[in-house]
Amino acid sequence: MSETDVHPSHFIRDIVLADQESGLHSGRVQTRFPPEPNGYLHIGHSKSICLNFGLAEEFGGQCNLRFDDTNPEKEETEYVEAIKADVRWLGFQWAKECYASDYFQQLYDWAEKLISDGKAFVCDLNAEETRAYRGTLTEPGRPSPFRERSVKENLDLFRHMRAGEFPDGTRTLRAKIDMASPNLNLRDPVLYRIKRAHHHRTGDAWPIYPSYDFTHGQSDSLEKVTHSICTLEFETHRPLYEWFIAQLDIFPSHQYEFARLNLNYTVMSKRKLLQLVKQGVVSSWDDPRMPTISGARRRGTPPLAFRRFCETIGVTKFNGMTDIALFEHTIRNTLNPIAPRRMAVLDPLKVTLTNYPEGKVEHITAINNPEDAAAGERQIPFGHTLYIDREDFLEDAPKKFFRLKPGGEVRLRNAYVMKCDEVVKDAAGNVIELKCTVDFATLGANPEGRKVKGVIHWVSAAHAVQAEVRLYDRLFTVEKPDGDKEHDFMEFINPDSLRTVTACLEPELALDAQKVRDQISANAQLPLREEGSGVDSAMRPMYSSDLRVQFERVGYFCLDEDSTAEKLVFNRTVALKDSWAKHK
RNA sequence: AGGCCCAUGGUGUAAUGGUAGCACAGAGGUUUUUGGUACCUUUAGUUGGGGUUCGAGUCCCUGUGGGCCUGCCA
Repeated sequence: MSETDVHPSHFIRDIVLADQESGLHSGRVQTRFPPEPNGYLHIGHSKSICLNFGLAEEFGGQCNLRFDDTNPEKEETEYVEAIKADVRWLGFQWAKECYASDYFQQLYDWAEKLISDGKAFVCDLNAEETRAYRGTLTEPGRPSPFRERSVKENLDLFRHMRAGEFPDGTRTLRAKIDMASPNLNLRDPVLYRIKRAHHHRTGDAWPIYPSYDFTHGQSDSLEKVTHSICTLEFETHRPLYEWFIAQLDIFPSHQYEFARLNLNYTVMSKRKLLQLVKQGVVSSWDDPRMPTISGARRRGTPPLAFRRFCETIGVTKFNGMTDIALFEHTIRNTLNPIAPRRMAVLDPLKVTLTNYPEGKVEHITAINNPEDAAAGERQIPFGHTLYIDREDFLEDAPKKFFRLKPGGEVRLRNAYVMKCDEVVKDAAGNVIELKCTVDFATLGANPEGRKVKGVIHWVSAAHAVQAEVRLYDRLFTVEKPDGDKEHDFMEFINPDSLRTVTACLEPELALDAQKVRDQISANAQLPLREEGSGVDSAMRPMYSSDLRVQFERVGYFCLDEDSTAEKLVFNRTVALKDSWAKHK
């Protein structure tokens, strides 16, 4: 059974199931994924995406994509587009594309209703004073001196706020709840603030903007959301969420909270990710080292790996730390059955076959994927001069090293058994070439009377295609980069998170790349980096990263979008497991 | 500290009040023209203390530890 088919039970799934069985809302299930368009989506968001969209899918319901855009100062259209592309790339399709800003008028009307009902008031305290009146964790707050204004005066003032007649920050609309509540969110929370900022959708139509608390629950309610699933930090906001719905007597959406995903060796906060981009530590939001969805996509991570990973980590209220190794395992596991095998030499060392005729070329048949017979075969040219990986030769090899050594034999993957006769060095003593001989009786056959354990990959020098290969590693050197009070997370940047090499590839990879280019240009309206408009998720655009291969014995790689007809660029998605590395 | 929430191997999780299981990581092995994959074996766990019960990871009390809340952010 594949990992995707498994839907382990968790408390939220249990709740949805029980609600559906009891006939709540006639069994209808409506969820939503509510990002704020103030940054790119990261792997933590993918947990929420898989949960919300996955539950809707599983229970025959729908999931909306809703942009929580109530703070114009931080939100941009660029982020909206990136978020949509990421959700689609993960393979999900939203029922409706919504914006909290579409509800601004309704929200405003509801605010007037609360005022009319004596449940909200205009407060003239500034931010600092409001804080002082709020009290502390252990002391109750004091009522605002403006709390007892008349309904008429409140209504009048609020309308003037809306008309843009007061300076920013001079007044707020607040709910009248309980200044003594041990839950600080209930101490007369702010519903509206005056903020003359240009909004990415409503432009300058509004000088006042509703707060998250006054927006989120009502937005859910308007969309008839049955299960509003959010992260743990909103737990203490739930009473407020319910209060507004009760006062307004609107559709009773309910909020459920789960623990957000924490991954080691990375940072997840949008602020810190922005900092990495702004300070040039990474090239962009979609730098393959970023934990963003776009970064993972560019790195070659298949979307299915995200879905499987999110099923694997489960959903609980426990705030833990997931090992990145689990994600990497999921990526390998997902790629193994589908990634065609190719040979690529990352650190070329010249090998001359002294007993192989110069100018002769054989085309050797190789299996594309031992895990998938349907993947077929390909031809690989073999000739007098080869490249092998420098790593696969050792002059003074330890006992357990069963790759190439002087006088030793090794199997050339898919080809002959080869013996190292002579080591050629330069004046400085560096090995620059190996002179070897092949055993012609060993093509597709085991050698007579001896066992050759080592197998190494190779590329024919005459046919090798050069490419830039980017070897990515984790961005941070410590498990919790932002968990140190003394040191800033920027101090833990891994200096070797990117290593770029010029590799020699078997020519088939140039053909592979050409096919991808052809497919992408055949769909010219779907550019590489941007989402085409009007494309549903089933027809998502093709990305260069959709060419995912395994460089045998090395790792999984994908074609990078920086590739051109003249120059190929590959990214390492994840290395293969290497049990030899532990011996060293 | 006031309130709310949480606690199962190193990590992430599962277990109508009834044999503590799975995955990752670690160790060992089999197979292998990838030191990959697959398969097998193995190390390791219910936060402490009380109670209820024939029986408690599960229910109750209490301690300890952790998270969140004092934005006109979300």
